Amino acid sequence: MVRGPNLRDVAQRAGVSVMTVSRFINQSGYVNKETSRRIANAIKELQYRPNQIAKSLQTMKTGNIAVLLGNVSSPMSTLAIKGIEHVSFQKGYNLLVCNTDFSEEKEQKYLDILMQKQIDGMILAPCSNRRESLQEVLDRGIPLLFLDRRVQGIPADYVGFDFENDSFRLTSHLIDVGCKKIAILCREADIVHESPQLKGYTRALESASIPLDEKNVLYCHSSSKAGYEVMEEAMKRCMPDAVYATSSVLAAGVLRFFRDKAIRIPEDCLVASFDSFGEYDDLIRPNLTCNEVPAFALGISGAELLMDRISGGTPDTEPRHVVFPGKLLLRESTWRGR
Amino acid sequence: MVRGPNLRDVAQRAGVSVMTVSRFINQSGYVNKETSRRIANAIKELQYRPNQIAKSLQTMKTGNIAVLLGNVSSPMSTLAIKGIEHVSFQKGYNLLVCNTDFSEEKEQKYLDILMQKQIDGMILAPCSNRRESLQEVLDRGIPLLFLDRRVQGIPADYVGFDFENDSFRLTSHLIDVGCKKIAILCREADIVHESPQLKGYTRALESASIPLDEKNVLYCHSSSKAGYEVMEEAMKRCMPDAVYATSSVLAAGVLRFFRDKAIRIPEDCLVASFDSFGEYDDLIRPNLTCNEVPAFALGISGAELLMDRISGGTPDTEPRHVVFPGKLLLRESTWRGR
DNA sequence: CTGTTAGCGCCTTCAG
DNA sequence: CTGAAGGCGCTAACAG
Repeated sequence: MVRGPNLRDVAQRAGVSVMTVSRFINQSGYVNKETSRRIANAIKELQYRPNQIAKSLQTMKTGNIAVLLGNVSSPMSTLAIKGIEHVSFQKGYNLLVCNTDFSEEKEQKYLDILMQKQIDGMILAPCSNRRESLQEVLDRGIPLLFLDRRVQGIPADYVGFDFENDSFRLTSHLIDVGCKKIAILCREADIVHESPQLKGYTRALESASIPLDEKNVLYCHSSSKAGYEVMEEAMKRCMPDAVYATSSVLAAGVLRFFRDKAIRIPEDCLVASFDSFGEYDDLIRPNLTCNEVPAFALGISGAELLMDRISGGTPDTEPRHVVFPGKLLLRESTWRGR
Repeated sequence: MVRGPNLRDVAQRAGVSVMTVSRFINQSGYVNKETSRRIANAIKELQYRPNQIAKSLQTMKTGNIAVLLGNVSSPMSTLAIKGIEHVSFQKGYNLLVCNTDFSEEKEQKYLDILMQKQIDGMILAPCSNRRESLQEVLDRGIPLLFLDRRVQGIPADYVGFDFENDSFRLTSHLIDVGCKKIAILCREADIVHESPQLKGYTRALESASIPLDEKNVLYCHSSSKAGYEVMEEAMKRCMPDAVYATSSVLAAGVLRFFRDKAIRIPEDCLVASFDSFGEYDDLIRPNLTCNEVPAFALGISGAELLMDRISGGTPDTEPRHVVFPGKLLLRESTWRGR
């Protein structure tokens, strides 16, 4: 709103030219000791602050990076964001946090706006397969990093969990303890990415020669409420041995539904979740068998990869993929022992 | 990085002047139907996108608002952020999310950077009492809204919970069920704000003619780990009847400590938390007696107040304060019945 | 309805 | 070591 002092004001006050002040501030080029002192004074007296907007117009760098996630308040997202923020702040970047709601439309809208705002880098958990907008990001030379999911055909760095293998392991565990009818609860949003968790699940069934029953593959919007409702619907038809939720948000819905219907875990039905509930996971009952995945580390690592690209540390090399395997936690929700 | 087409390119291609294109895009002023068509074509062919930076330099508006919180991954923060994002997106604003770590230094650093970046508004949960930087925010005409906490002497809007009253009610409940030695666990960060929760606690003790024992007032950094450690330390001295954590983050530490030491809740000691664990609160065991506070609504409301200020809806009126009372949930962690 | 002029605040380039 | 000129992409304020 209000105009602050600018370089010219400082220059006048210090009795030098604008350029000298600019050099002083950015430490580019030599400035006489005495002149420096006068400039420093003028800056302090006027409470001068450089105008980052004007600087950005010139340099084409904003010092902002964007993070687009499906649900910024999910247990995993919040930890990832915190990791990303940690690295960004340290490197002098600010974070534009965007919640796509797993909506392709909202994602596109955000991409559009962000292109206009000239971000220096982007971390994206895509919820669509459209390549156009992303290609434009790359064309503009904006470093892009996929987190959690990726879009085929877009050469960009990637950090994620070991979805398929961890899912295979988890499903195998359910099979090992005697389950035959294992319902898997997937996000609709993952359909476009051919859910790697579903692949791991399928592979595990195959390994155990259990035929895949399409009726056990459930899809719903990524919310606890939707998980609840789709379980309600599915349970009307038949009761599975076990329910495997591909995310803790969905697992919450399952737990609530079971609680409301007095379905006992694990006596009546086992429950497992692909990932944990994050920071408060250990306090939740029943304790879910799940993969403990390092979401904070994922954020850190992702941000570091991105920073590296931004600073031109590794220009034009092949996209790098970093996968964080989870740790399988076997807990009461799948204990068959009585 | 890469320069895209600009207004001049579009203008040339459409055979008109730069200003006409500008008018067309911003829908300011009249543009001939036929001319409009040609411009629209040119824009499409060139894949033109307005440069928000340049626009900002001119208009002094960036379309960005900043949110500074102590811990962006706390259950309450994530919900508030989601609410804020919801409103901001709708109104065409982007969100710069800043995690201050409850550090005055980091907060100051962020304020400094944000001043240079020219945000259109700021939502702040302050963790210091320094007025200088905030006065500068106001002086620059940047709408400021305090969330959760506020700084004395800075006239700005505020949204928060009903800390003192809800705290009074919660403490009174603990007294009602027979507790005499009630330990209260506060954030160090709240010292500068004269923790309203502590005030409510003190008032409740007074009402019941229970003398305040300084040894029952515990302070620690706002993290679950710190809560754990300070409990460990305090318990060495004496065992209270009840522990009242002023935030769920601290309550988590208490729960973990009690679990590790096999201290039973509520048989050996009652536990209560000022606020809930947010989205997954109902799944946590033991279920904590706490205030259910509407964090999402807080975010919505805060963002709306801010938007209103930004758009000049209510210029220069008195600061507005909106307080959201919580709903007291009496749960197993304070049931004395056997 | 359209164009011209003059910046927004800063940095790059080239002369001193 | 310092300064002057020019422009980044856009828009406000006037002219036509």
